[in-house]
Amino acid sequence: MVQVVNVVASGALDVELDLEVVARDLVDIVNYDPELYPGAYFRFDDDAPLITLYRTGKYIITGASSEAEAGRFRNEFLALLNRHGIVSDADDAWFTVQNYVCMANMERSFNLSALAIGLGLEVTEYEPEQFPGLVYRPHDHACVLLVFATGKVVITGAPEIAAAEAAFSAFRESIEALLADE
DNA sequence: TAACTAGCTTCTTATATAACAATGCATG
DNA sequence: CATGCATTGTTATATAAGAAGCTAGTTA
Repeated sequence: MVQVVNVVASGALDVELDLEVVARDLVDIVNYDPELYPGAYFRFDDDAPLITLYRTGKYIITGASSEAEAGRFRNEFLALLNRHGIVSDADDAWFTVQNYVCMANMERSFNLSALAIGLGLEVTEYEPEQFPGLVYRPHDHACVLLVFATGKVVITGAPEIAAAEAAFSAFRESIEALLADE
């Protein structure tokens, strides 16, 4: 099974915002430095997900560990903007999860050089001097898998959890097929 | 020369390596 | 008291995605 460790979602509010004003009204939770980056950062707690709001009303949520958590923070974010008269309920346009970052464990170790050949050099990248993980981009899946010698796997780029699970299942079957060949 | 495109900035998260800095402790 | 080794800690490396804005390069 794959475990979700990070969710990236984005949404839009149908209003143009003056981020200088928003940052001034919500000093305690907003961090805005237009010289550094055009987005205003909202953080409700030290280890809570980060919400980045833009001038156009679009925003992104990063660091949630489930879709439900991303949704809860979105609600809290909208309620806060409502209370301060920055937006109204009618301004809420859309909201979608864009990327699930998941973790899985094969419970066995790998020789990554051999694995790169087994999976196919055209779908793998393995340069241990640059990065210790093997990058696997299967043709039939939208996800990218990072495979480590310890057997741990990171699956990223999935727009839905099911896509990450399917990619991991397929990876597992490829491993079994490779073992059967020997 | 204008318009367009591409690539970088910011952030999050798991994963694992090396290289580095800084500190702790022991021995000469 | 100073030097050496060990341990701990931080940073870099790579992956995906969204967003706006800047720059650099290409093309008409």
